[in-house]
Amino acid sequence: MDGDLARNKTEGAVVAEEQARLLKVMGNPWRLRILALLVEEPRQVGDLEAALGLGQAYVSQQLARLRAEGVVEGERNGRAVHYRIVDPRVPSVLKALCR
Amino acid sequence: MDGDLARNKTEGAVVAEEQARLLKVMGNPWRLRILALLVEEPRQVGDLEAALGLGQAYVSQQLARLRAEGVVEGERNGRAVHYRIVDPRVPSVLKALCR
DNA sequence: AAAACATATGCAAAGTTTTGAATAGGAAAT
DNA sequence: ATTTCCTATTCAAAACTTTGCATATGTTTT
Repeated sequence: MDGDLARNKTEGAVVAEEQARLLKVMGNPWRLRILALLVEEPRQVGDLEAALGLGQAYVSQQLARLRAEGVVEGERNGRAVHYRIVDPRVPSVLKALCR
Repeated sequence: MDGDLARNKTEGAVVAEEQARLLKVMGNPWRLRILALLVEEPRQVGDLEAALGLGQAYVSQQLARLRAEGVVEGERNGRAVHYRIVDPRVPSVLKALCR
């Protein structure tokens, strides 16, 4: 069902777009470092701020971008929000970068 | 030698920038598909053009970008230029995306 | 309820990427 | 030497990213 003639994009193109979105959102030094920290263990925004020496708003913005792409998720605990990685490809990609 | 006080960027930041550059250049659907083809075997520009249904100039541009980042290299053979992947992390990252 | 704390959002200027169209270069065949 | 084939470069407009600053929201403590 749903043969190639009925589609405007081939399956290969759709897959590549999806994969490229992940690489693109990981392709920024600060987001990459945030992910490298989160892959170790979930952390709250303030922890990331302190670990990277970045401003609060900036970290929140990058987390919003990662959230929008379905890479991380935040859960509220009192006033803090704990973030964790939800895309299983992220740890694999991070390891691949160390080859 | 070259302690932290003498640097403007920490080592972690330098590494992250280098890794992010790779992910960024891979984070475009067409370049990703080009790399997926080249990882199978080296190919000339016209092959990529045909395989992806893209214009010649466009493919050359993307190859130039990949070359500029040290991801691929081209070698002339008569009038054709054969491209191959030279960054060893590329195959690993491509595999990681399939998790 | 006000203050203090932790996080999120909106906005905008500067910079970068994307993409197409035109053109240039290099090698081989006629 | 001219043509043909294959690849590379240049230019420019539109779209998107980056980054900082100001401000808003939600939560706990006083």
